[in-house]
Amino acid sequence: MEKRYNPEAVERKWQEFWEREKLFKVEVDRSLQKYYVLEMFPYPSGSLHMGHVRNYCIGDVVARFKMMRGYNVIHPMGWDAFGMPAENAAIKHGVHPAVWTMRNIREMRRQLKRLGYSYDWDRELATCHPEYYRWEQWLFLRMMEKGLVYRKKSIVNYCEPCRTVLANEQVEAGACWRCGTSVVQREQEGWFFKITQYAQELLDWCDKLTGWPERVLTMQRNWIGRSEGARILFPLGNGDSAIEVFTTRPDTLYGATFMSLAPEHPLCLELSRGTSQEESVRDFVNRVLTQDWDARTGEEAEKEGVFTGAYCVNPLTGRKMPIWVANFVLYDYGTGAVMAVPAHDQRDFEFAKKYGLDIVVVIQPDGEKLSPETMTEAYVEQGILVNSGEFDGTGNAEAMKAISEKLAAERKGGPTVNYRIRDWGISRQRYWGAPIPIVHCPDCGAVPTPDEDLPVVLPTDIEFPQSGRSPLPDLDWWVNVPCPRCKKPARRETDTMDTFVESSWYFDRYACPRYDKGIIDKEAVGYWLPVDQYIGGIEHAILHLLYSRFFTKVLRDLKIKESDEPFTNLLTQGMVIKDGAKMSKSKGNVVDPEELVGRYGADTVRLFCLFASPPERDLDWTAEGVEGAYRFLNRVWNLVQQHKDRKIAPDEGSYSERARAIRRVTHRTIKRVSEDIENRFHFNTAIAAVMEMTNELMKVTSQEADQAPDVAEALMEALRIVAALLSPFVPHIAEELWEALGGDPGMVRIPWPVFDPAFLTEDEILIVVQVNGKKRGEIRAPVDAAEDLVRETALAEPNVRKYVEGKTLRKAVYVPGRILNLVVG
RNA sequence: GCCUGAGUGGUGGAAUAGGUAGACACAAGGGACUUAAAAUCCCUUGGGGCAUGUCCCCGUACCGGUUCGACUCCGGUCUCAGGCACCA
Repeated sequence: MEKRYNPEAVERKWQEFWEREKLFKVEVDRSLQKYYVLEMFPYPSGSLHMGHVRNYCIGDVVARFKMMRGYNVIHPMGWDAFGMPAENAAIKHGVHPAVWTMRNIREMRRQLKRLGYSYDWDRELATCHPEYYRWEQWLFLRMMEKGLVYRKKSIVNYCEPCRTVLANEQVEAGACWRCGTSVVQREQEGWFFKITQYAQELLDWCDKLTGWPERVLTMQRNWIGRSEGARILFPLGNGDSAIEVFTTRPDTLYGATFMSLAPEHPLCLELSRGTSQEESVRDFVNRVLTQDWDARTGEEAEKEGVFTGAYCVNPLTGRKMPIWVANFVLYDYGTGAVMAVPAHDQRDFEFAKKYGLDIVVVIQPDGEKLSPETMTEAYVEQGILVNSGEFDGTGNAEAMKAISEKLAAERKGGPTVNYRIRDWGISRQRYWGAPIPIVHCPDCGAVPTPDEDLPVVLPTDIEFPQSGRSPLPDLDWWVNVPCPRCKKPARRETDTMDTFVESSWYFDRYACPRYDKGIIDKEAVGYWLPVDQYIGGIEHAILHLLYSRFFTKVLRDLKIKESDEPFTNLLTQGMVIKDGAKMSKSKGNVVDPEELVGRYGADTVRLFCLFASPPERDLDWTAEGVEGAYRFLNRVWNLVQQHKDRKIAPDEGSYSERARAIRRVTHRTIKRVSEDIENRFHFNTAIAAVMEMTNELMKVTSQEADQAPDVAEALMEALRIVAALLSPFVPHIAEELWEALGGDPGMVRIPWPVFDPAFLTEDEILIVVQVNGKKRGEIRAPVDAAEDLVRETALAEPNVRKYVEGKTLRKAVYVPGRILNLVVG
């Protein structure tokens, strides 16, 4: 151990030691309890940012702590290596996406290693590797066989700058999740995963994911958007077809006076054809569909519509209802058609007022009489049915059920459940992604690539076009293949898969990254999965976390995996903030982890990330705070330096009060740190506890330790404990201190310290004395003092007596060992 | 508008089961060491008061309630952040 703390030397020494000893390599061992800790793998953008560092520091503490607790800990790392930045770099710098990606992985791996994380690097994987996506293609084909993959033409979200289609989950407030540009609607054919088939299960399991933050579950529940109601068929004028609607208010059916269709609905043009309305409908539909998202859905967007010229019939009243096209009806939700009940729906009310459509009140509030002429807004609350035939006088809650049942009995609809979630569109018109293993044959249609031909390797021997267009469709040698079924000339699918597909199952593959007999080794996955602790940013609350849950359920139903859910516990860490804003290049407030590690060492960076705030909150980056972390490490270093060569006298068996006090603080700290890590992941308070302990130990002078062997012994024990308790947070310096204090290297192999309750007990404790709830003094009393004695001692306190004297003691509340409250009056 | 969080010193944050509010750290101020500076160490540090104390009053966004006792529980209000947002 050098005299002065030199992080660079210490860190190099221990990183080499860990690597040489293969300290973090793990294998399946059924005699040991497994623990799977995982941080969301990074996109290899080229450099690590503070968000990554924070994420991985949190995971590393958990991993190292669990290792010391004796678990067989798997802690893997890899690369979410497909994606558009690689293509953008190709356009900008003329580098091949594969070359760019590999170079970035190399660089980021080096940066990660420099931070000393406890990864089992033998399990590293990159999703752009054919041996990875090969199994993804294989799974695609199994899902296809199960009917979980299908192809359809639909209106999709298209991002112009990214030149590709986006899934609903990837559109945030009408804009592309990646580049922020408003998406446009486009009709396009593509591949879909049938996530809707699992909507109910995904929702139900939200209640069982007790280890997940409530807000993530809420976001998922909202996204799935289950609502109960009824489907109702409204026959068209011609009598042989009908418009189906979904409504949550079947109780208001008698008040449905017209019908509204989404502009995207094919019936709009169909129904108006040949009527006098044909032209205005076409104009209206064209106008709305070419509007951008903001103009259509923004606050100031007005509700407008056009009559189609056609009518349908209210199935219960027989009323002839005009069919309108309305800009506020969503094609994506329900059936894209809405029965309009202007008296009891605010949008329908405004629409009816604007266009002079009929308003019929069918729900009357208690003790009030609504009439269409005097209403200024829709009545949406509870009430009693009127104008509703046989249902008049029924409460509307009851009527919902009754009317649904009547519809079902008459085959005009019936109760149903509707979900907001749509199927996951996975086709991307991009190059740098996993090829979809399909061949399009003019005769046989979309034909799966046979398993034995997998992987369908993404050709890398290409010139990447400056236009940004995917080179795949122009790659004749690759595209033109015989149909696997009829052998006639056919064309390969040139869309690639959404990169969220790769990240939906990578955690399974970590259990057996080199397995080549199947997608996963059931044995290994059965042992390691599910992930016990998953850690990452909240930004994936819906996207990645929902898709991964879906994949786990699919794999389970394919009998490949046993778990119902991928992640038992989820921790969503906050952002890294500097000067009040998220770190970003445009704000110019980014801090480069590399530079910091160079200046202070990895341990200081790690310590600051963990100490500045609890993981789920945002972390405010300050240069002064980093300095503080560095100072603390130096203090600990110097403290150990001061005492390390101290010889410990043999145990005398009796301890002075001084030695007992050192033991007490030591064991109290073990307790605090253990509980803070184990129960709450509150590393900031865990570190604070060690700081307090260190502050206490610094008060022990060398002279004092020289003279009292029992103090020296307690002090040496304490210093070893400090090193042990710090080791998950700042592993390099901890190893160095531990070694200097005579410990064996490789601290993740030593057991985590256990506190001895016997050392925590004190003979005398501090009891706060309150009079009428206000603190008036404190007294010392034996730990097991009876209430009477405590009360007597308290009353003897001058300051307490001042408030009690001359008054009657009405009540005394004594919380043993804590507080005595005297109520006087 | 709806949902979910969160509001505590100059700052980041602590108070785990209702029991001393402000642990730990940063910043600031003062002191020691030094020719000097840096580094290090020590002291002070929520606001106010005076009688300077084991002192008093106020104080955890705001108003009210429960309780011997509330940052903590309950009701209401406000603000901020995030998510969803014409969802029929």
